[in-house]
Amino acid sequence: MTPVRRSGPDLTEAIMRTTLELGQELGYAKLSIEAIAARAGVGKHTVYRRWPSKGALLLDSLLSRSASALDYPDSGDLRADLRRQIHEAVGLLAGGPLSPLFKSLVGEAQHDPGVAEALNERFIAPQAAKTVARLEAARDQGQLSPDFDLDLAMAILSGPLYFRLLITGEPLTPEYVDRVLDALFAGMAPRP
Amino acid sequence: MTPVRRSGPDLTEAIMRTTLELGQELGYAKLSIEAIAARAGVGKHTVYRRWPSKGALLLDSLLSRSASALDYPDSGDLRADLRRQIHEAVGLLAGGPLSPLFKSLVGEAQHDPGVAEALNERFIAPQAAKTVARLEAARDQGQLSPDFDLDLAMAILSGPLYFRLLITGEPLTPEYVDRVLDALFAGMAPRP
Amino acid sequence: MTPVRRSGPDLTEAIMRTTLELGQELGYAKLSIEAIAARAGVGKHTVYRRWPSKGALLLDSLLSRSASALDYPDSGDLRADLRRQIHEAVGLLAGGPLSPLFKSLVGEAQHDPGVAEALNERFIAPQAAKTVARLEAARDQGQLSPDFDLDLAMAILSGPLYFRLLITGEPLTPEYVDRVLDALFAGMAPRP
Amino acid sequence: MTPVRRSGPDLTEAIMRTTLELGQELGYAKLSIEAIAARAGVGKHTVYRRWPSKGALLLDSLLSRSASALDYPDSGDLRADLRRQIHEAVGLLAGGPLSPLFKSLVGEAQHDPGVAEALNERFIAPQAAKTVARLEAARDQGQLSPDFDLDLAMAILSGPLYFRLLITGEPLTPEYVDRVLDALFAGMAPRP
DNA sequence: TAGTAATCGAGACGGTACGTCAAGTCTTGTC
DNA sequence: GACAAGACTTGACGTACCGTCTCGATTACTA
Repeated sequence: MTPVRRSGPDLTEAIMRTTLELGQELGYAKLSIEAIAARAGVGKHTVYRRWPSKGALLLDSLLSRSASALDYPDSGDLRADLRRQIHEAVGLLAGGPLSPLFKSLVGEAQHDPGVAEALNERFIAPQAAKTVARLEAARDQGQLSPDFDLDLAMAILSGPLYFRLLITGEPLTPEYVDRVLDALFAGMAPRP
Repeated sequence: MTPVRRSGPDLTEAIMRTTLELGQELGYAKLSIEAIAARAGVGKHTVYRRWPSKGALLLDSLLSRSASALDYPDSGDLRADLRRQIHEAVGLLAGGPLSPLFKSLVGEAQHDPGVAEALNERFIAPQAAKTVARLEAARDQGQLSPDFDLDLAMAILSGPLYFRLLITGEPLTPEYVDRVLDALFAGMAPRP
Repeated sequence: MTPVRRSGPDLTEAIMRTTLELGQELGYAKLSIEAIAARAGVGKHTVYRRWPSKGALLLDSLLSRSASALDYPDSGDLRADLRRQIHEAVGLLAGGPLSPLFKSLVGEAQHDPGVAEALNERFIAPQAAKTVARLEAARDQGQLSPDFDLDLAMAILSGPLYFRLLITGEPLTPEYVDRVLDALFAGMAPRP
Repeated sequence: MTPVRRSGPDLTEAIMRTTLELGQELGYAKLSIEAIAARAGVGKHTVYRRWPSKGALLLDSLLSRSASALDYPDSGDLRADLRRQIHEAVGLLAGGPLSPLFKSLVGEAQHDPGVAEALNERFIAPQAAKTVARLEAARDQGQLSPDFDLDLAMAILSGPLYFRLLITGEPLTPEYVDRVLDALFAGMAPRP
């Protein structure tokens, strides 16, 4: 039994993997850096050297698994593209096994400004920017009323979904996503 | 020196008051039942007898200060009524000194199902129900398109606001509220 | 279901019975007045009205079961009488189910002067006095050397037994009692 | 202000010292690990890491102060040697400022088997063994009757002393020690 | 016989301490 | 110099009892 001596990026990766593993088992509240370090076979120092808090560590760990969802298609059909992208995001945040951790991370952001900022900069804002960019492309092609506020459109799209996810806890079904899309398009459609 | 012996409702009220006081000073994360009990001059048991967790205690404490915001006016002018009610809620949750605590409570709800449920049943759901009821009244008077989904309308109204409050952290200005209302009414208006 | 209302001596008796019951189940350390009151179906006040401490309550409870052992026979045969009496006491304190409680009570007496005094006055001293009295009777009949210190004899008899009981924990067998008696009589016998 | 970081044996020693200090001030019953840790400027964990219970801690603390009393002289004069050794022990256990703590420790041993065993193995048994060894040496030199049970002799010597110390509370004077010794030697003397 | 006092059960109360857990810092020795 | 291991102080957890204290029933004695 050789106690493998690892270093650098390997360790970082291993710690994040362990964080997600343990996080899924215990839930965010019972997750501790102590336990993560122990399970990963790593000194606590090695964790603290890399991340300043449990929230920051979880954020990195989650994002390392979600890079894929950031791609945005442009098939020419705006509605289909939005739909597809949202479903992908919903599947990740609301459906998959990491959903509780993601929700807890948003929770943590409520009292940890560092986490809030990082979460915004590295996940929320890029996603929003891409949605807005896709909407702009559509508007430039005359598919949307030219005077509709596209930032607002993005908020009307995202808001109700996060509202369900974080507040009412109602399920985020595909039907619900479609209903939101319907309502949004009804308001955004170019007036003849 | 008479060590005043308090009981029942007095104590409950005093503990909740202390909770908000200390919560504002320290923030939710550093708030502890230990400290609350000490500051309130009360045994820890006396707190635990009443509330199962820090979150539950904070929820009660906050709600005891927010009963007022629940009233909903019906002046005949739907838009004005919605506007007024939302501004009142926003002032409470996003502007006032209790705003950070309220946000943290929503955060806590992400990993404490008990808090989530109570928050929903006692604050979110009643507010939503009143909004929907107001919308129904308007629809029955022909002010709204009869086939518009009013639950969805409520979500489109609340969603973007909570999105800003909890996720992006952008300010919840009156202008923003108006923009959301505009977009909503554009979609809900009866088609000629 | 009539919640029987008891009073006075009945209650006192019932509480002591419960004390011994629970004490045997839990051991002295884990025994609490709280639990005794609950098990006896009695308010805590009702216990505190009667006894000032757990030790005092246990002392009374134990003595109420040990009155019998106090009798001392005088059959004319000193050695046989001592033997019989000691065996009876040993059976009670070192063998029976109450032995651990009795030992704990002596333990309690080490830091509770009230218990120490009561234990002495109501149990130890009377027993010792009777032993000494029996020895005096024997001496007056010429069975013992007239110049032997009878208080010391009593201590040489009791000491080694309590030493085993409380300190070394070795078993208090009949053989051991006999050995002590032999040694004592060797020293006390009248010199021809 | 350098918050001196101590470690290992230093800490162990400091905690034991504090234990005796506080124990003398408060008495065993009111002594708490909480208070010891606080007074020693140490985390509670640091105490619990070393000792499983208050009793175990006190035992170690007391023994660390009593190593001296264990030596046994052999001057050739058995009686004088016994006398000297017993007086030393009595001075420590019954006279000095640690006497109440020692008595309480014996009390604790009555309901904590771990303490009982450790007390026996580390204090009582070694002392007894040395006494017996000294007696054996004397017997081998013909100073004692060859058929006298030396374990019993030790018990007859110790028993009455502990009996006074723990049970009757009468003072352990030098005269009393001498009386016990006289009686013992009367029984142990070789028969002509 | 009515009124009053004592006693009861129940359990809330302010405390103190328990023994556990994790936080974040620091030290030690290995690779 | 990075690492594992883990000791350290700190502080909070949630629990258990302590001994005191109300609170309404009963119950029994007194007027």
